[in-house]
Amino acid sequence: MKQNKPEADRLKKCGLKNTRRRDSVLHVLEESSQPMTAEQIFFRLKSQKISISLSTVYRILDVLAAKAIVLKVSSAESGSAMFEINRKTHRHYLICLGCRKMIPVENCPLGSLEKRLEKETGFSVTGHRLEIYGYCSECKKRMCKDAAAASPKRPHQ
Amino acid sequence: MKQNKPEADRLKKCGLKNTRRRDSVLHVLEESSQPMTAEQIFFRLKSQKISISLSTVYRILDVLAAKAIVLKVSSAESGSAMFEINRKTHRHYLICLGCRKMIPVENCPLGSLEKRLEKETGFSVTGHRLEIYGYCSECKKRMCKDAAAASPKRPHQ
DNA sequence: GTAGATGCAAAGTCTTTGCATGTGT
DNA sequence: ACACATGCAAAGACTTTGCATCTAC
Repeated sequence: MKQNKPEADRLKKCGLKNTRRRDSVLHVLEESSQPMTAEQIFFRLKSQKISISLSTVYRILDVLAAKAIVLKVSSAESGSAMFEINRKTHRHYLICLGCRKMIPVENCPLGSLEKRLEKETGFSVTGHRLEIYGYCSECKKRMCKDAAAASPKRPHQ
Repeated sequence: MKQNKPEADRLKKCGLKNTRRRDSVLHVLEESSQPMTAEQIFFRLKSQKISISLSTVYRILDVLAAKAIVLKVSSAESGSAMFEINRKTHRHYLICLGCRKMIPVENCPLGSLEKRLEKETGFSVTGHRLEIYGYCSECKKRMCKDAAAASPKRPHQ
């Protein structure tokens, strides 16, 4: 009897073939508490002895993003696109400029602002992106040692 | 007597040589009500009969960004980095998914959220990025004709 | 005159694509 | 069996870099 993994179900529900690669990519993203780049996913899979090519990772992420199973949440500071599983819950991140860690923030305070803007401008809001930059407590500790020698990229504002 | 253009002053104040290219890039950005890509700046200059190479545009933008005279405000949806003059006023944008227009929003409601998060997480906030996606009134009109045939890229959430 | 700015071409990084082969249904 | 998924290599888009030349100071 075939064991129905949740990844497989999720793929089938969206009319996507259930393949080992898709399954695995989805699994890696589900395990991750943070968004990942295509390359990170690729190496994670490699370390799990799952052979896959980087272009396939990109193609799978495309398909999954088209079905909104994953979200492209590219932090604009990082050179490359980042992907996370779509957990349905609306989520934002604290992004550490020291270690690039992305810490989820539960709260989203933007609903009322958006309503006001729609009235004022005639614009129809379909979504938003909010990223908060700074340094996590660990990196702050490290900075005492390293001094402020290394100058990290500065985000907007 | 040398006419001191504001661009020239701005460069000198930051210890940067006042060159025709830097001057012009800065001027283009000052004239623009919206962030621009390096390529857009390049072509704007071309149309003004100012010869410059694209790599120089990038290099100038790097220098200016390092001095925080311009800000890299790359919308994560667009493939390429966007730059705007640093007007000092904290600003966010409504980004139209139809025509990529970026409409400034005057209000920033994030100060109190940031303070709360710093307390809760030990994270030091240095800045943030907020982009609101949707369709401007013009594109909404156009959509009635085109129907929902073309499916634009979907932003986060 | 000198440090730094610029142009050009080449290289680099991230991502997409074409085509032949492999695989799920 | 067939449509579609995958690997590989090549191409593409955007950006950076090396080096020779030019320019602001």
